Amino acid sequence: MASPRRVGAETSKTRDLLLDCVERLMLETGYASVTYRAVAAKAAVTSGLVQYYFPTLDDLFVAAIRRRSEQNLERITEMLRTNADQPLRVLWEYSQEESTSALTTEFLALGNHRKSIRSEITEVTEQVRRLQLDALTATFGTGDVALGPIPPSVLLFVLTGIPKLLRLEEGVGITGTHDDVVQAFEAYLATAEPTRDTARPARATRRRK
Amino acid sequence: MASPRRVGAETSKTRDLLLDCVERLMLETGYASVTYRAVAAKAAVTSGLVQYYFPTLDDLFVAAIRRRSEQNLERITEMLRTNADQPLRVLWEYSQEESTSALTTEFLALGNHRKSIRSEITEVTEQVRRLQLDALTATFGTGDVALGPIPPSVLLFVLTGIPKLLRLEEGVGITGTHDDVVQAFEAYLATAEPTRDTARPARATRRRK
DNA sequence: GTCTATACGGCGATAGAC
DNA sequence: GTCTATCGCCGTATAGAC
Repeated sequence: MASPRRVGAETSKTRDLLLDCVERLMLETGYASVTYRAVAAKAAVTSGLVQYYFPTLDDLFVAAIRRRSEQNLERITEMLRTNADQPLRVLWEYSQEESTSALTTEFLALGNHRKSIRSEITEVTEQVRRLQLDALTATFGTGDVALGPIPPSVLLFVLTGIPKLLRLEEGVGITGTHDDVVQAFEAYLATAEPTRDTARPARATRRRK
Repeated sequence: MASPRRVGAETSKTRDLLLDCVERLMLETGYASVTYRAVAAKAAVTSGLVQYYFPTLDDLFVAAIRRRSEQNLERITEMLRTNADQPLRVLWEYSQEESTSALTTEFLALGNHRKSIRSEITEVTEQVRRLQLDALTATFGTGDVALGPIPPSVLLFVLTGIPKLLRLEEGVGITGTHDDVVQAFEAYLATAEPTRDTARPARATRRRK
């Protein structure tokens, strides 16, 4: 009754391919360049077909956000699980990852300008943050004594937020003091992280170029 | 010969009025809703007149950025001058101000999606940052000993960046741990700021609601 | 110098043909 | 399940009125 319109199945392989193209378009040229015609051209289909699976552009963005968020949740969960002794470093490095961070920031900016998908962004962002905060308090306890004067929620916000800012500025070509910032935070992690077993070379950590 | 097109004078009162409307539109509904027709409607003129002063939308955004940046430069310069003994608190509070912060963040997001105005954003952002960094090093020296293990450039980035992040998240309705963050930073300022004369009640500082 | 009227192609969106 | 036709809004360009 609300929408008698026909829509393609969520299990469709074509649909998944289109979402891949959406992500690539967003990373290459930003969400503003995500149009039915652009997505169609990238996937080598007609724009009408894209609209068949995603009746509105909001539907398209929401679908992209949901699919990526599920992957992100799995990823951070796995990273926190296998390195439960170094939650700070995990949060820092997870936030630095291109695949998650760039799209997350892009989605955040998108949410600021598309009212209809704000709730979607809000929900997944808070969901990830809750998960991260739980991991932090599980290690350090609810008090802040173990971290000095910094409450876990604040450390979490800064540690995951700074990479977003760095990326946002890099997007417009600002890189001036970025090396200083990264270096300082990694120096902080080297001293603040309570590494119980001192080294875990088994883990393959992605490094900045 | 490149552009024989006629353009309105920069001294025009109408032009200034249009830029006011642009800023209001950006604050109310984001840069995506800034169209010739929307600006014209807000200013109660025809859309053709808006185009007379700003031949392209990029021209309009660049003009808005330039005018606002000049005001920002004057503002931060004045704030740093009259409170040279508390540069950290000045940077923190300046970055929190609605009129500068919200538009600055909006412009930053805009620069990420409009290639043609990136250089404009980059230039003014780095100009402000240089000014702020100079004020910081003038007080603390180029070394980082006075601030503990934190270099001035890093402290500057965090102190001015966190409010941007807070605003970006507030834009999509996320406010969960924001109070914790603000409280922690103000607690830090209370202890870290080298207040030589302990109180300057003469200064009217804008406070959060 | 200021301002209006009009036209063009690209866009999101909808209804419906195959 | 796939695609076309069509609509109204957008940025842009131009010619010309005051």
